[in-house]
Amino acid sequence: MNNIPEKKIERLSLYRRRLMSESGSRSYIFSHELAGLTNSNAAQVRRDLMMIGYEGTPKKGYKVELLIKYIGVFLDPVEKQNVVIVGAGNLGHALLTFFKNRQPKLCLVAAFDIDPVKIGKDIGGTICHDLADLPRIIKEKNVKIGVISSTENAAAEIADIMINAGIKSIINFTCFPLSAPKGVFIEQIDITASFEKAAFFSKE
Amino acid sequence: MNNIPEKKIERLSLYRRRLMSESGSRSYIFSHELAGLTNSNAAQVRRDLMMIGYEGTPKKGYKVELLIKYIGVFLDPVEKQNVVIVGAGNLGHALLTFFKNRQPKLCLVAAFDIDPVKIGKDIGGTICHDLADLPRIIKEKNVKIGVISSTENAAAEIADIMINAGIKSIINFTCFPLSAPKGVFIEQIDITASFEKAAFFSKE
DNA sequence: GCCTGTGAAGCTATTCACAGCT
DNA sequence: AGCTGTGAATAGCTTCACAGGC
Repeated sequence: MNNIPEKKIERLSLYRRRLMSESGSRSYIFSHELAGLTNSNAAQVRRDLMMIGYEGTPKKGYKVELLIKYIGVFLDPVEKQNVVIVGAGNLGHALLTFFKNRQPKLCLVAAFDIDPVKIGKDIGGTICHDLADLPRIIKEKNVKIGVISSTENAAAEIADIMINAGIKSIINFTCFPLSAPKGVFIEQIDITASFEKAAFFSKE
Repeated sequence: MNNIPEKKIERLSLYRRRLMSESGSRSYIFSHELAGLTNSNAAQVRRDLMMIGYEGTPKKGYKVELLIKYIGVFLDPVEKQNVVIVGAGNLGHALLTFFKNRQPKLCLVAAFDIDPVKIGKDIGGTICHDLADLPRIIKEKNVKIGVISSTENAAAEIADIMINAGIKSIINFTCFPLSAPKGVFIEQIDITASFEKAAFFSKE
């Protein structure tokens, strides 16, 4: 993508969530403590925080509340981002409800499917639309993030539609490996590969 | 874990799935073609295949059917592996059905939850048991792979139970970062982090 | 000529280790 | 004394580039 590595972003996201759990019980935290909470190590934590420009104080460590804020300034979009999900099967349904509870800065505006039985219905609090309306709604609502939880063989076509309509980030739960032009971010979550990995490593 | 890198395993898993799609229409494939199908590059593909000990022939490339077999010998467990899922909420449900259709070498033997409403019910073709029975069933059925799709705060405890009962690989869909003793593999699928990454990179 | 297999180079990410601060 | 910030070292991964084979 660009020069900021994905892994650092993932870790920052995790740091913030652990910090939020801690924020009730303490006001300062050391790099080695945060490392302990996130299965990382102190040097890694310090490097990551260095990147976002927050400085701790030696001896006292990092101020929890302030660090959460700094991570937010770095990570979060300035205003709420709209999101669409394509594919309202079992996984899509799970994602729809997952979303409703937990993402303060992301707003799920529509789901899509090709199944006439689902179109028009409310699924986990979101209306399911006809896939044909995808480009129009992306443009109307200025959607920048798209989730694909359809069948594998539809993924490439859906991604094309999304990208042409202006989407900048795609989270693809399909095992079809999408490629994207510069400036579009693809997050591939390949559950099948994860299971095969688990099977492989369980052999010892 | 050990000296075989996870990324290579993921790619091999993907190669195999692409090869299986191709196997109807061609009998040989070049490294650059397989790379094209998997968003990789030719050198990477050749290196990965080198590791599993399959040799192609210059000019003709790799024999598709045979390569699929070799990847299978390398990746797959010798006999079917039993799997359990803990947490039968929306995501758990989606995983249960995902499973039933697609994993030939993995056999889902039981689901678990603490919700009395779910216990005893059939969810997507699998019986949901009381969490209290988890260690017994893991041992009885010699389960080596566990999936955690519970709430975040239960994850650590469930992982402990699993590991003590003999599970060797855990796929954790909770955003709580599990740590594991040597010899136990943890696959962390942090959907929240993925969404935060998508949001971050959609800013450009 | 056009492929594979692979040593070597290049690049990225992580960890070490220590100066400097409080 | 015990922390942070960070240059330097290390480790790990990817890509280059070319010898060797069909």
